[in-house]
Parts: sequence; C-alpha cells; structure tokens
Amino acid sequence: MKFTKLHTDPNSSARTGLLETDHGLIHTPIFMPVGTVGSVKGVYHRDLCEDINAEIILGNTYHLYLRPGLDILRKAGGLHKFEHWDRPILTDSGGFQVFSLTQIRKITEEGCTFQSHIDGSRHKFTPENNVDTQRIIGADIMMAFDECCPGDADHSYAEKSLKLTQGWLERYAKRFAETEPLYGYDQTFFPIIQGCVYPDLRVQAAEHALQFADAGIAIGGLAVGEPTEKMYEMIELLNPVIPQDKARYLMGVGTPANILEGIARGVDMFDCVMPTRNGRNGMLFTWNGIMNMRNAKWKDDFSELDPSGTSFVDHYYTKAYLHHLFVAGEMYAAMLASEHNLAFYLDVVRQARLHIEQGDFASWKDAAVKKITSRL
RNA sequence: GGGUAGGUACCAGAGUGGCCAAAUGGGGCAGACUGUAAAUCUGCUGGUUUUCACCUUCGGUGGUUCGAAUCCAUCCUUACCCA
Repeated sequence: MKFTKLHTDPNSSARTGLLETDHGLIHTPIFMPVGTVGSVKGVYHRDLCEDINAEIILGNTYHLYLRPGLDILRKAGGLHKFEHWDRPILTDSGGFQVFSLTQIRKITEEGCTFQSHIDGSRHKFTPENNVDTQRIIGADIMMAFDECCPGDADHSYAEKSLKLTQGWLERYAKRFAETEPLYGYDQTFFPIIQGCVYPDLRVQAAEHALQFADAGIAIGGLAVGEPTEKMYEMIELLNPVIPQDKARYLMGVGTPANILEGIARGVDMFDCVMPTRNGRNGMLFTWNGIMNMRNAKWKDDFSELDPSGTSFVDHYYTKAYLHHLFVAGEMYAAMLASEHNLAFYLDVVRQARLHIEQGDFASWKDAAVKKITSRL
C-alpha cells in the first residue's frame, strides 16, 4: 500500500494525498463511514458507492469476531466478499471496545479479556490473535491493538496505558510480519499513537509508533472525554513529528467542524459514528447548520430537505416529510438521515480537497466552520 | 322503565380520607450522542416563582370533616345487560 502527498495548503498544514490499495484509490482528506458489524447502518452499499461515494468503510474486529465469528468470515472468503463491498475496508482492532466496554473487560500485559456483550461468554484478545483475526476479516488497513486511554486519565495512568499499548504494538508488528494476507490482496496496518492529553507522552508515543508505520499512522485516544481544544493541541503537536509521507488517521473524529480543524492540522483520514448514529436520532448536518428533524418547527416546512446537499434525498424529499417520518418512528427516517449525513460528510472532505488544491483552504475553512456549527 | 359498572391532567389509566399537582404508559416539547452494547438515552409536560412556596384542578352542585380525587346527597353523563 502506498500513500502519496499531492498538494499542500499555503496557510495551514492541510494537504491532499492519495492512498493506493488493491481495492482502489482513496483521496485524502477522506471520511470513512463506520460499518461496525458488516453494514453501514441503514444505508445501501449501492448508495454508499453511487450517491455518497464512500471510498472506504470501516469494520470492527471485536464485533465481527463475536458475530458472525471467524469460521463464517473465513468461509465467506473475508469481509469484502461477505458483505459484497469491493472498495477498501479498514478494521478497528477492538481497542475502542477496551475503552467503551470497560465494565466487562480486564486488561493484562498479555492482552485483554472480554465478556461478550451479547451472551457474556469470555474471550481474550492478544496482539497476536488480533492480527490473525484481522487477517481472516481481510481488511485492507488493519489497526494495531491498543488501549484507548480515557480523556480524563491522569499522567500516571496514561503513561502505564501507553507502555501497554507500545508493548502490544511491538508484538502486533512482529506477528504481522510473520503472517500473510489470506485472500490474495495486500494488507497493511497502522500503528496507533496514544498518550492521552500529555505532550511528553504523545511525542514519545509517536516516535515509538513511527518505527512500525508503513503507509500510515493513527492518532487514537482523542475525542474520548477531553476538551476539544486539547484534542486540537495534540494534533498540532504531532503534526511536525509525523513525516509528511505518512497518512495520518485521526480515529473516531468527529463533528464536521472537528474534521475541518483536523484537516487544517495535517490529518488525512477520519471516521466517526456521528453521521449515522446522530442521523438515526434525528440530527442532520448541513452547510447551513444543524437541524434536529424532530423539532416541531419543521412540521410544515415543505422546502427540500437540504438545498445545498449532494445526496438525491436532499432534493427528493421535504423537511416536513422527514420530520413526519421521525415523529412516526419510521425506519425510513433513519435511512434518509444517514444517507444525507454521510453524503454531507463526504462532501465536506471533497470541498476541503478542492480548496487545498486551490490554495484557499484556511480562509474557506474558517467561514465554513462558523456556518456548519450553527443551529437551524 | 330496571340493573350493573364508570366519569381523574392532551389521551389511556392508577389512586378510594392527610405523605396528591395526583403513579404508569402513550402523545407533545426540548436536549444529548465523536475508532457504534445506541432506530438509543435524558429532561420537561396545570398556573405564578430560580428554589421554597402559594393558587387552581380529579363530571356539576350541595354537604360531612381540622382536612375530600377519595365519604354522603342530588343532578348530569357514558358503556354494557335485562325488559
């Protein structure tokens, strides 16, 4: 896998690039829709390709390992074939579940013991079996197995956590080097920089992780409880530390504004459940601001859903109609909102790329952020 | 005409002397959501007030009582059954 930097913005650290995979090209900056258990919730793959134009989607190792399980994934010939998705896939390792399923897991130096959130059965992830599992899933980009450290952790915990992550990374890289892709196309892996909100830990984490970076590297453990400003500080801090020829993936982020600010600070790749989850819960992101479609104000607004939207749903349906679908609890509401939001997110990164190429990204970004964070 | 069971907040429906502005659902109105245990969760939902508190409210009217949604009388009314 290869990452090439293409353009740089003169007034910020924003850049465009190209990530070449065996399943196709990824133009960065990019947003990657999250498809945890083998589907981007509520959205047809057809629409993901043609309407939204997602260039890559995510899967999740923890969730897919529990269900459908490795036997089925192996028999299916990997996740691409199983879910019939021909474009690139990135899988998270389950490191986020180490963070979010804190009540039902135990961390040791060897790995992490989980209780399944589905049936309570006990399982263990180690860096080694995590590589094996992601080989079976067959992601184009595999994520290292880490501990996603909470944003409010103190320095001592963060340091201990980082040590663990670093030890796991070394073992992960070793196992990765010893194993081969199973399905005839290339796989790469991204190491993950942890270190919470502590500059000394972050820099140290980056320097360590960079030894294992091939095409790209990830910044993890952000947007997990720390103030947004701290998140921006950490990205700024890492920007000069990470070589320009590595794709930088800011994991789990975020709001459209977070993404633009991340791009301005040199980030190339983003993923987040926000467009789909918040969409299912009635929130629409647009260039003109945020709409809560359950609000009564939309009930007799028969204007098109989003005049500036790029999805067909934006011009095919009205605000009043979507409001009605949400109030009525119709699943179609969740589908339409997810489709709109993902199309918007992909439009955000597309516009960002255009403005970086034109060289006016920084000023455009400031104006855009102001607008998209307002409430309609 | 006779009998029985009812009439409680936007709706349904608990409550049957003080802890009742009144459970619980639904509906309504807002809010939250960041590598998805989320088509989920939270708050508010008689009036004034930031809270305390006070005022008005449980079909109508009139009583009993220190005190009534709750007991009594009467009227209105709904459903079902019998004729």
